[in-house]
Amino acid sequence: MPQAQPATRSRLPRAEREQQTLAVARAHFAERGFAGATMDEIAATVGVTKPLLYSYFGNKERLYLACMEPAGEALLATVLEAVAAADDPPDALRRGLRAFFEFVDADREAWRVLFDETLPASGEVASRVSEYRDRLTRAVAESLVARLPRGRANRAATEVEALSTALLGASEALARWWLRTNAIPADAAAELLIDTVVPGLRARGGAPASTDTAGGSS
Amino acid sequence: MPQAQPATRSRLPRAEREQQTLAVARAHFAERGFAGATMDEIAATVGVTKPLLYSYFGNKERLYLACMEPAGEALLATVLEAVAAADDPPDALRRGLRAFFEFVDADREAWRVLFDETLPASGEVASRVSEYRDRLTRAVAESLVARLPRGRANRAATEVEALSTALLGASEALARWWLRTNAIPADAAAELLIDTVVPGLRARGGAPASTDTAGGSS
Amino acid sequence: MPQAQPATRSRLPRAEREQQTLAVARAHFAERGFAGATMDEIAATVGVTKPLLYSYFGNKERLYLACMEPAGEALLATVLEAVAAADDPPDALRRGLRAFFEFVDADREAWRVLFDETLPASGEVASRVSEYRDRLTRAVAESLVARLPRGRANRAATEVEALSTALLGASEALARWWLRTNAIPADAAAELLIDTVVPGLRARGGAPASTDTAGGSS
Amino acid sequence: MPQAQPATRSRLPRAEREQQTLAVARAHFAERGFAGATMDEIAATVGVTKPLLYSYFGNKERLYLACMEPAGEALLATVLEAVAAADDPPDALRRGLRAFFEFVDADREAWRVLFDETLPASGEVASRVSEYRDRLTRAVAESLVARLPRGRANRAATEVEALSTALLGASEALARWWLRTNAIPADAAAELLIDTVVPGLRARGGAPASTDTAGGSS
DNA sequence: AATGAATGAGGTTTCATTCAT
DNA sequence: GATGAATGAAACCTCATTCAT
Repeated sequence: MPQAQPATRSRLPRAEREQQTLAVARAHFAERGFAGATMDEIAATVGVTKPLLYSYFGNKERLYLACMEPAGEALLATVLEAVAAADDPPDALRRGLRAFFEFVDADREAWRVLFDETLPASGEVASRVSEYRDRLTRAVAESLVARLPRGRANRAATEVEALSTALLGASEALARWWLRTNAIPADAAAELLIDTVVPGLRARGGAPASTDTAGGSS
Repeated sequence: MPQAQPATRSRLPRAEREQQTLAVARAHFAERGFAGATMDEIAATVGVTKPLLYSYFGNKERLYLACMEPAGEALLATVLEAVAAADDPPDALRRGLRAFFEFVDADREAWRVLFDETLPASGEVASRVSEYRDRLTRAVAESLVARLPRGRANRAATEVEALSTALLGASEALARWWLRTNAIPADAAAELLIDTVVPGLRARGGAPASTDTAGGSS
Repeated sequence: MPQAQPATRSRLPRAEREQQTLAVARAHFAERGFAGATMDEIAATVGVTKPLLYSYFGNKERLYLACMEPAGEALLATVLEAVAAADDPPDALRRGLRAFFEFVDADREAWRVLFDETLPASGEVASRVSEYRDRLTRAVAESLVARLPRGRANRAATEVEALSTALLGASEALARWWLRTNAIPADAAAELLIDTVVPGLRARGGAPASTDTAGGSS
Repeated sequence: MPQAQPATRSRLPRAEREQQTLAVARAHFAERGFAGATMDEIAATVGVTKPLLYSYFGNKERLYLACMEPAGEALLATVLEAVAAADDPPDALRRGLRAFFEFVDADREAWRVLFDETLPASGEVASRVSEYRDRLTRAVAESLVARLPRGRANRAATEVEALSTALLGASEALARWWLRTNAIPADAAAELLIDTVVPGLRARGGAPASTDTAGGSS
């Protein structure tokens, strides 16, 4: 349950109060989803009044965005960094997937906010969230594309997007499953996915020949 | 928006009215999700008043179930049949995935209702829907497990569940993406996913030896 | 719970079907009170359609009246008979109270319908019910008044009504209590009440000197 | 109808608005009973909108409880005080009954709310109300029991409960009747009841030896 | 900079009752 | 004489949002 600390109350500098509010709101959105969270409860938990929430963040959607955007940036940064750090090209995907799972493992709240399943289907929230998801997809795509034989790039553009989407979908489902069951550790989840897709990607000519799985698994 | 046909109006036999209502409700649930759909709007679109809806279906959840259950049965039947029809064992997974994508292609509404992301987190709806999702996961799992070398079956139980979940997640994401973009035909989506995972699964010793590479790996 | 017999169904002569319906309705009114009973459930239990209920009885209130009136008549008749049968004057009250408790004991449903606490506060039902209650009160009053010294009749009229009301209230409360707890048999309840009030009534000059309690209880 | 005063309107301090609302709600509950009163009408009479009612009181049941509980406490306190003040033991019952009738006389609304006949049969309201009624019954019972010859206490426990119930029922009926007719003053009603039951109780060995017949019976 | 008070609009559900066949 | 189909009206309750201080 979202933390019920009534907060130190009153007369904090605005920046601090904003931070505090965001933390509480994030917890609520993560716990109940966008649709299930209520401004009333968030305000009460922070220990401020609703008008203050509105004066700070405008409305529920913008409050959600203020929670979601840092999470999106962080996840993106984590994944991009991981991919970029792959001075050994073939393992960019592996590093990316690992980074994704580690992120989810380390900050489940952020991930839950980001992959909220109760968002409004249209409007600013919808578009901003798909922006992040698209950028993530593109990041995955790039880690695939970079390794595609040059000549095929065009023909493959659509396929790459499809594959990236599928990969992200698999990661998301896996993440959700493991959050529910705690059946395997984060890195095992990452390895599992990697082992499963890397050979196929390599066979299609677009995947990294990962350094240590060069000989297959058995 | 779901079709606004005011319907033939007034005094239909119950079976007909029920069918009509289910069609309208399905469209609304698919379009706006369970949470976003309202009984008011559904009733108005059918051209009846809310009490009739309640007299026929009891409540919103049961109306949703009446829309979702046939869809669940149909998807499951499609996939199970496809898997069963694989007299040549190795391509059960391939046939299963193809069937899944063809189903979604043929009845996008059904799929959207079934994979609604705005369902209540608990209650009858939640349990009935996860029942179908679990059965699907199990169907996928069995098409993997059947091909695992006997001795490893135990050790692999958890991994198989994880893989099935990931596979289903990938399919779902892919389906959603393609519903949005219409970028590639259903069977291309199926082939893409199959080509990507089959080699990895084979390498792990749990994948079908695809028909065209009869030798397998171990 | 009201009996769930779906009835022999269809094509009974009207009189019979009416009787059957009344029995079911009485059970429902007794079980759930006027407010809690629904025409839907009554119709379903009888095995007829609602329009038939309406064609037979007009509306819910009239259906209730059709249940309640025989019960009222029966209780009244029972009590009046008992009082009248008191050829030995002093025990009219005793016989009346005993009759009341025996009636409640023998036909709890009738009593519950008659003393329903969820009736509408005004309208035909309200007035018809108070008619019966008034007649009951008057019956009790007469069993008191008959024994009043002639000269005091006028002055005492109001007091007699008050006493009758109180006596009826005590009886009702006692009846309800014993229906709930089953703590003592009907005639013990009657005796208890009689023993408690008779001496006081006699002292006021308006009570029967009951034949067998002439010497007090101990 | 409950008073239709549109109130001073708008922007009252909460405490005041709450008081005002309670007064209005009490009047409505007294007038129409719990079941008959509607939140809509109460809100309209207060001159606010329903959400305010809900924000202040939570729901209809809690609003009712907020009306009923002070009434229950007050009645109980009145009766208990009266009984306790009886330094001359025998007249505890007499004082208790008098206090009861005076209370009902002074605050008919409170009494009507407390003895509402349209309450839901189960739930918090039901249990809270029966709590008060039980405590009242017990108060009456104690004022009887305290005077029972020691040796008979056990044997009489059930009878005492029955008698208390009957007494309370008589009081309630008498109260209701006199509220309707205004035929006699409160203390006359009390005296009437007292005169009627005290001799009988004394005869049974369980009644107060009234002050003016100090000798008692056994 | 902040708040207590208040609301508009809409949601699900229930029930007595009637129309048209 | 009986029914299946349908409704009007209203109940309780919730939530994002704003006014007036």
